[in-house]
Amino acid sequence: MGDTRFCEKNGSVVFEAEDDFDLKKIFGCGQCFRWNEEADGAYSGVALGRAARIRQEGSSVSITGTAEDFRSVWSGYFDLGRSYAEARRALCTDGYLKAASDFGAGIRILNQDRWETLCSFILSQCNNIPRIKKIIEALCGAFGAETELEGRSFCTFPDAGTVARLSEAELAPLRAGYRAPYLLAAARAVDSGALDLEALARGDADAAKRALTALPGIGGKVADCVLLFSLRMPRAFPMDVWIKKAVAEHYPDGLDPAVFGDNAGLAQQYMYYYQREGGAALDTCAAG
DNA sequence: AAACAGGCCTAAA
DNA sequence: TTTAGGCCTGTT
Repeated sequence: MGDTRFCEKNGSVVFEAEDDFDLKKIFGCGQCFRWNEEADGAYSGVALGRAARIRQEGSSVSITGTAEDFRSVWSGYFDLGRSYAEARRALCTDGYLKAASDFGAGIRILNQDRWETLCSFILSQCNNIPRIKKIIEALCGAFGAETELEGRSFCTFPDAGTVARLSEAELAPLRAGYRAPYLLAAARAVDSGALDLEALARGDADAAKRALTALPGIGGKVADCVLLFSLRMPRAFPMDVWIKKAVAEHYPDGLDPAVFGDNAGLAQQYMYYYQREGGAALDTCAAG
């Protein structure tokens, strides 16, 4: 899908997804927090500074915005230049991974705003998804910029400079708990230039991970999420509790993500999604 | 009511 | 190098 063809009409861009593309899975596999499903099945949210509404019907996808928005923003955001179907085939290295990647077919790894991703995963630690989303929305609502789409109001994610100049007292209403000082420290590091996320994206993964974990409240898992979801480092393999569970169940002798090469991060997404959603689906089948 | 939630930090072996 | 306990807060 490197040169995805599309057409623009009525303020939206419509394209045919020839490669893996399933909005429900893309937004539901835990990599992002600001897209919400609406009553009609479309998703609305804010990413990379702009609000959008996205709808998928079969392989047809429409995104609000101009052709220029699509080319310069959404195409990269949805990683349309990479063939996920091909990556998925390469990941059929064992029965478990084949099942997980079949189940997760349609997932794509988003290329998200680096600063937003850093904040989001700082806030994610030892927390559940509804609450993570709530805190992020509160942060955006209080300190982001208001923007409008189809008559509705949305808020962008506040930039690092804005957050850097906040006090802990101003952050208190977010109820982020012990994560708040971590957020401030990250904001101040980015704002001062001590942490240059753009530069990290141009360097190697080990250096990026070292720089990130040097900050307070950022350990290996959060750093790997930043690498994978915003620095375009596809070999990053965030080890969270779900993945640890999956590894314990299916790889009793351990698992070295390096065997997956550039598909490691994607393998992690399939495993995560399968571990969280696959069991429930099977239970439902068994019960019904 | 007590435990737990997509970790991280510190102290102690 | 690995392990245990504490941490803000909200939910079950």
